[in-house]
Amino acid sequence: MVLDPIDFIDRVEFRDAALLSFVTSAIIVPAYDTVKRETGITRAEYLLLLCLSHYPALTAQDVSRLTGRPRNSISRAVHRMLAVGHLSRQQDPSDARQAQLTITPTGRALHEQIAETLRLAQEDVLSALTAAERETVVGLLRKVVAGQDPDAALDPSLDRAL
Amino acid sequence: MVLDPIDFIDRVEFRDAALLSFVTSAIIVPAYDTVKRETGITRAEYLLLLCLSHYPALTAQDVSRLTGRPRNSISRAVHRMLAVGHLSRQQDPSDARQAQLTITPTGRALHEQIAETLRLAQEDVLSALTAAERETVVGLLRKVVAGQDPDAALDPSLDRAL
DNA sequence: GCAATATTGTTCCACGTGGAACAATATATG
DNA sequence: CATATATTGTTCCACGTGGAACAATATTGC
Repeated sequence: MVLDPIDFIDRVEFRDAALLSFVTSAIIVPAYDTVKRETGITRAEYLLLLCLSHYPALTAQDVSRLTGRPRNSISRAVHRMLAVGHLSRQQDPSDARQAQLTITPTGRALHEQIAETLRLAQEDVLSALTAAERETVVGLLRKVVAGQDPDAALDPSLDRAL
Repeated sequence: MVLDPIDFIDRVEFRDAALLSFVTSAIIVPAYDTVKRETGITRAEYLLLLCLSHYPALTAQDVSRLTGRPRNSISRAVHRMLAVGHLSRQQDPSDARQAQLTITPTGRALHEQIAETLRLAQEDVLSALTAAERETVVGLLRKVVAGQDPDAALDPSLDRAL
């Protein structure tokens, strides 16, 4: 009996989603495992660094909305990253509830290392396509993203896989 | 300041992976949340039913290899699904270590319900594409899958997202 | 200005997960 | 035939996760 996951995907009732999922996982899962092994960083922590390295300052709530992760996960990540000096926090004088978070140089360096791991994994998997083919896929994926219900689009966000 | 997850994806260092991940999550995450809420079924349990509804009989080890999930997760899922009568188990007379697992009619019905939820979510998200565009994407994704290192291909398998 | 409501960040808890060690059985090696 | 090694399935445990309730602060409506 054949027991090949790839053959199996072809028989699944929602084959297109399974294909998308397979390719995504082929990039993300090994890369993330590498990151976790090499740096001990958690998914939530890495999403936090990712966000902060692309914005000058954010509140924990901002990061939660941007990543689609619950606030308590972000809260934990903030405390751990603060403890190891990868980010700094300063109270917002105009609103005592919230604090502005900023990434430090060591945090940025860590983010760059992680991003490089992800980028390499991406190139490794997508190298099966020509440049033109890859552009086609990206263009169509963009179209899918643009076609989502704006309200719903905020929900999946960067959740889970990224 | 703009705080749109979709804009953010465009600025990420590994944008193509982020796009893939976003689209995959847009299908999988809400659908899976629905399944969990409506049926109380776990991801591992659902993967188990999925496998067993496509093969006449499998061992727990087979399911583990097919889904990429560790054996203990499958073991738990088997016990729960046995308890609720969604599958049956019979010892293999030629090998006392393993047992053949078979899905029952109620298990199959549950699988069909779950598959329908996934299929609807897939159509909902991918309806942004024309039939021709969708075929293009599927063809290119297939090419990516085919281009993977056969050894590595077994590893990501259906892990995490599906 | 005051009460009702919303928002931010935190703590608590229950759950699913996967690594590691394990017992039972099968296979390989001499 | 005997011993070493591999495989199957299970139990145990430590970890990351996210929902819910919460205190502190801000905003809204009257």
